[in-house]
Amino acid sequence: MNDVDSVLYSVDPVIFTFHKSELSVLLVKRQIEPYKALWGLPGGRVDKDKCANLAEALKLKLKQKTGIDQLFFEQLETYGSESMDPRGWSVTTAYLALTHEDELSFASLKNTEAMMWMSLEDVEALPKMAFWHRKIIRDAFSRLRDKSLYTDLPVNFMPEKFTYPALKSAYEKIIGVEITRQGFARRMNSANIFEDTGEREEGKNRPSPLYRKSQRGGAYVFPGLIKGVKNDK
Amino acid sequence: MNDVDSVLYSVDPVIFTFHKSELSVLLVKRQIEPYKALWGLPGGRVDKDKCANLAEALKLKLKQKTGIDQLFFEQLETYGSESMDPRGWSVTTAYLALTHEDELSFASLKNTEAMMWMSLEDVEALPKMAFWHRKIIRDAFSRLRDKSLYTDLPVNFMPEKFTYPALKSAYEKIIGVEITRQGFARRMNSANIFEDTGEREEGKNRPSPLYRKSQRGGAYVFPGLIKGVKNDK
DNA sequence: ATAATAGTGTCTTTCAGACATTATGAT
DNA sequence: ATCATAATGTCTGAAAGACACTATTAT
Repeated sequence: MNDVDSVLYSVDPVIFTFHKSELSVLLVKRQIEPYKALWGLPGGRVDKDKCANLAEALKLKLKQKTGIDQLFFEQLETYGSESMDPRGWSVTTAYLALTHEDELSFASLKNTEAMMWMSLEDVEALPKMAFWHRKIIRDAFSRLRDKSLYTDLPVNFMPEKFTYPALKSAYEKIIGVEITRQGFARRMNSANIFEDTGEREEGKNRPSPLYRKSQRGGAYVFPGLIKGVKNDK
Repeated sequence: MNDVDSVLYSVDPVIFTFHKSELSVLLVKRQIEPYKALWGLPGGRVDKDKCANLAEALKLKLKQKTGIDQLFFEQLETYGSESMDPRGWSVTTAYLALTHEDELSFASLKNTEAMMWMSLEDVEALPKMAFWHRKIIRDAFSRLRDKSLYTDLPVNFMPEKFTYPALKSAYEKIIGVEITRQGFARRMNSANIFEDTGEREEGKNRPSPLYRKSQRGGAYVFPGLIKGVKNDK
């Protein structure tokens, strides 16, 4: 391989979840230079011997860092620059990944890196992050917010069975506006992408039905955007 | 630089234009191995000495291949695999670029590679293409079609001054359905992104006004999708 | 005058927001 | 019985499709 034709390359997943009701990102504290001791994304080099393609490389990375083999992800954007990494011209492909916190147990981790869920608010408050990871996280959040206005992307934050109020709350926290309960239910029902499990949630008052995403696979695109913004009294 | 940490890397623009009224892609016939003598995208390695980042690398590539320095582009997707390039694990970042054919003159090209505009139909008819370029072109077209349903992306195919019928025709060829003349004009007018130059096109019958995109910069997102499909009688 | 195409206005449909009313389950 | 929340149905508004009718220019 020729130096002229190659670049330092890595993949960087931005893994979002709701941790303590706050939209949060999985970060690791770097143990080595460059950017040692700073927080960054749980990415890294592609293990070319074990991975036949980029998607496999990302899956391996997710498995290594979180212990889960199945979690939703999609490619976000590729960043490349001579200044991003002090070791030279480098390129990184960022991915947006979503999971329910329960699916991930830190106990299953085999490495010893310091890891944590950090809320987006706390990420913004960090004085410095590794590489371009702050920008990448912002871009990932923008993508998540934009696509949540017209797709069912936020169901990927839910466990297998979930209630409409739980999903609605995820939508609201992502897009930053409130949705009426009735309008939300109508939007979801008319999409025909969920099935009622027949079960009900536990707790007080009238319980919500537990739904499940019926057809595995593709993202659903709603006919219109979520526009509105008013609170249900 | 360590071989373990780096990969073969390139950028590949998919440059669309309307050539002889057909949506077409700029292709070059490869002069060297691998895939010698096959048609492929006009991409290549990043010149790390001349480019500080990926966008610059892409601009340089576009300038070298087409002779234009300003043309619209956006990042499409990054592809990586051990099998894409016989020389080893490689990664390429594809870009979607749009231009009006007039802006590009083959005469301005300094290199000697065989180049041509090939219609998408002819691309599909090719028995074989270099690398994963056929898949990349298909993905680029999908992105173009999808985004044309809710953005003003197709104005990037227009020269500076253009008529609504010309723009409408571009939309129709991209999305594959017809739009009513009146609905199209209403959609464009209500977006408030074009200004009437006061000039009229030349030709027969009642001439159309020539419009110009008023604010340079961002892509416009329409409030709703183009859905419908019926011909104006 | 005629043909071709541009511009205007109205009706319908779809879908989201608002909101009132009814239903259900925990206490 | 009361309260909280879920379900249902109606009204409004925005925006796209359909289409009739008028306006303008070349021939």
